[in-house]
Amino acid sequence: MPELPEVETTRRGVLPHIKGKRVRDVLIRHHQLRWPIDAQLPELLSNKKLIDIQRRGKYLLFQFTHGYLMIHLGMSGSLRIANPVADEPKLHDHVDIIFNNTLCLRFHDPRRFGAILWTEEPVEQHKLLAKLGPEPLSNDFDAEYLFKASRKRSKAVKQFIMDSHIVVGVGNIYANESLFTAGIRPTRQAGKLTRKNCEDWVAEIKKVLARSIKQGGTTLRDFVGGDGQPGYFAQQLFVYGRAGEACVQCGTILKEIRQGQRSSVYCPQCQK
DNA sequence: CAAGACTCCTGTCAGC
DNA sequence: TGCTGACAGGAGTCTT
Repeated sequence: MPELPEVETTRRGVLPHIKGKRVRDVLIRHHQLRWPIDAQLPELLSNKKLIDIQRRGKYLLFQFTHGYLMIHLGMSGSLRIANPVADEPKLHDHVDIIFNNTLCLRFHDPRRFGAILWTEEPVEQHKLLAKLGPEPLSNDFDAEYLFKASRKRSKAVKQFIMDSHIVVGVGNIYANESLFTAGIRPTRQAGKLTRKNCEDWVAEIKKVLARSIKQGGTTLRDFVGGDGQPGYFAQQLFVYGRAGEACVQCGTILKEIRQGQRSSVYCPQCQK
């Protein structure tokens, strides 16, 4: 379940192995992801040089000489660097992008909620990116922004913050965790957040994401030959997955509720 | 416009 | 033990 830190870790992990290389071949074993992979992708990418990899929200943007390959990992996707000859593709290894240094970028995604799209338009204007909210770690995401954006919104704060048009990259885990450390109950209406709430929450979101990216960085070496799963298992979680257990701050039993289709866990004592 | 439902998919696990 | 059904969950799209 890659969240923003995992996506960023992936970006940093694969980039040094393929930056500046040209695409020699593209092997598609399974076209059907969230949207079907363009059957022309091998021709479109052929001999194109990878300039850089950027990230926007949870989208990885592979910048080639003419165009961008946009990859989203969905719920269960991962990318790793592999040797296309020596490393036997495993179940759900759907795509290999083979570079001229004999390494390949291998896309793995059991649930196939991921996406691989080619675009030649200015990437920030792409339909899927144009209306996204600010990056959570950028200066554009601050208390003032959150306060203004939340005015007159009746949605629960938990669902509000997970809307990528408000801010990108805050998935279920980090929404739960940041609400706990900011002392805000997930069911609170967004419009009822105080300025102080916004200050606290923005700070906590940045803190938890930055810490997670830092921890993800420790697993970078595993990208070559390893399973490539950075995982937030190293992340210390206060509430996510701990329903029924004691709050680490006050000992109250953590409560689990459902908002939308997502589970929220919170401390009824610490979060108001 | 905002909000909620629905949808894609498979590994995992509870219940029988 | 093996089957069945519920569930998780990002985010685009559709409906209200």
